[in-house]
Amino acid sequence: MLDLKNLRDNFDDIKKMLSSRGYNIDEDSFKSLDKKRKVLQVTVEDLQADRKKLSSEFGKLKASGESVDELKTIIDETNTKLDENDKELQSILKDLNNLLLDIPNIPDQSVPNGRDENDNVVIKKYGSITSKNTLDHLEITNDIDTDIAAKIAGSRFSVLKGELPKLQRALISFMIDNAVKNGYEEYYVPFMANADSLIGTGQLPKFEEDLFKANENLYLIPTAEVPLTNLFRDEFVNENELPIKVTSHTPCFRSEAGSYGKDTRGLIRQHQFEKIELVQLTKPENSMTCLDNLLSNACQILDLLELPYQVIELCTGDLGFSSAKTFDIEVWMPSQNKYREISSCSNFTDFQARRANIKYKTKDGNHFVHTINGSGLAVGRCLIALIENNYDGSDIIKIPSCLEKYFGSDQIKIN
RNA sequence: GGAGAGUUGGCUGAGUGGUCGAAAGCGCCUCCCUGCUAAGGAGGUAACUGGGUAACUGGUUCGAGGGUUCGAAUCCCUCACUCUCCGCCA
Repeated sequence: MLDLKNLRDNFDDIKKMLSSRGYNIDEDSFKSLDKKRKVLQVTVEDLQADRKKLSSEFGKLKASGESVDELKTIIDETNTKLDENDKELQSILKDLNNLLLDIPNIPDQSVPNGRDENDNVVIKKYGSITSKNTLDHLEITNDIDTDIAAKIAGSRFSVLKGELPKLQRALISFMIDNAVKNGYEEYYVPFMANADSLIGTGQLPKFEEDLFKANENLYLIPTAEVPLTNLFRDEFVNENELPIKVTSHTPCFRSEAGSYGKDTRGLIRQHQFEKIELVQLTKPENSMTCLDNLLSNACQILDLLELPYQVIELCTGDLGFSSAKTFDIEVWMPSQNKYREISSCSNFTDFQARRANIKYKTKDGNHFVHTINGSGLAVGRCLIALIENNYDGSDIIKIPSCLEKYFGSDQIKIN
């Protein structure tokens, strides 16, 4: 959520910055709503002040035993006027708030200008592509079974068998341990979240169709970003504890509405997948440095797994709703002969903190923290990258040395 | 599922329908004392938001939403959540 005051004061600048990411703010409706708001609010507050004074006079008169009839008439009139104006004000405030909840974050100055994903900028490529494999993960192993998962649940689910469940656990443990080494505190969190939490991190109200709804007020989490960030919702955090770094492994649930026909094969796009999430709360002045730090924490996983990848910076037009700046990490997928997203690391500046009301106190007042998060990493995609990049072409998948102590072997032999 | 208790500032916790945004304590800030630290003393310290160039000055908020009333933290109703006990259960 943007700062309303800031939007009012710097409307033209903000409008311009938002249009760089493809969002056109409705200038007429915003300005006319805010104008009405101002008039009504002043009226209502004046009437409230009147009522306060009159009521206390009423009390005094009554206490001294004098007649209150005349005063009561005046009060009744005031109250009637107040009711009328207040109703109108409330409805305008609601509209204004809905309009505000709908506006995406302002891109950081440093974000390259662009229209869509084609204008994203490759920052750096890491590792060398050595795999000559062209088979995809379903062709390499039979232990990823999407047919049987379809029987249990439907499309976009999978069952892992053989050595793969263990390999997935190994990846999870390895990633969490690595995050902890990098100073993140591990949490176990609910896999469902209420509407307030999802509004806090920006999934609601705009993107409800992307979520699985469990009941009236509970949704399955699409990422651990939701519970981890909402640990701090409506809290003041200690200034001297910043940056706060937290992590969690959770399954993630996404309805993938709107992606029909896209990535239908294999593990690449599932309704349910495992992910390790990294979240930082920082002071505003440090948030870009912290984003770099978080990005390097995520990259380190792929370095250690010895998988080739590239880091790209999203252009203004491809930024997510809540993000001011985003780097995607893309891992090499031999079967697709291209890089695919495996992590998205973003600085949300105060956008989420404002929605979730996460602040810290200093001598000169209260400030919203900045929030930064990213995957460290998406486990399902990591699993298939590992399988496809490390397949020797006949019957062996090599396990990188960093996983050996978790997996207990340096290879998987395919039956 | 049954029975009961509760939800008040950064935290703990008082609170009589008007003088309550709210006692007290903790914490925090400023100052005094002190060679330093600790202790002690004085004062200050809720959030959100409007108007105003400013000085300043309004309003809202005691879990949420309704209601009663001239006036609600306080009375009534509904809901959410938390806790305790009993039952059931991984």
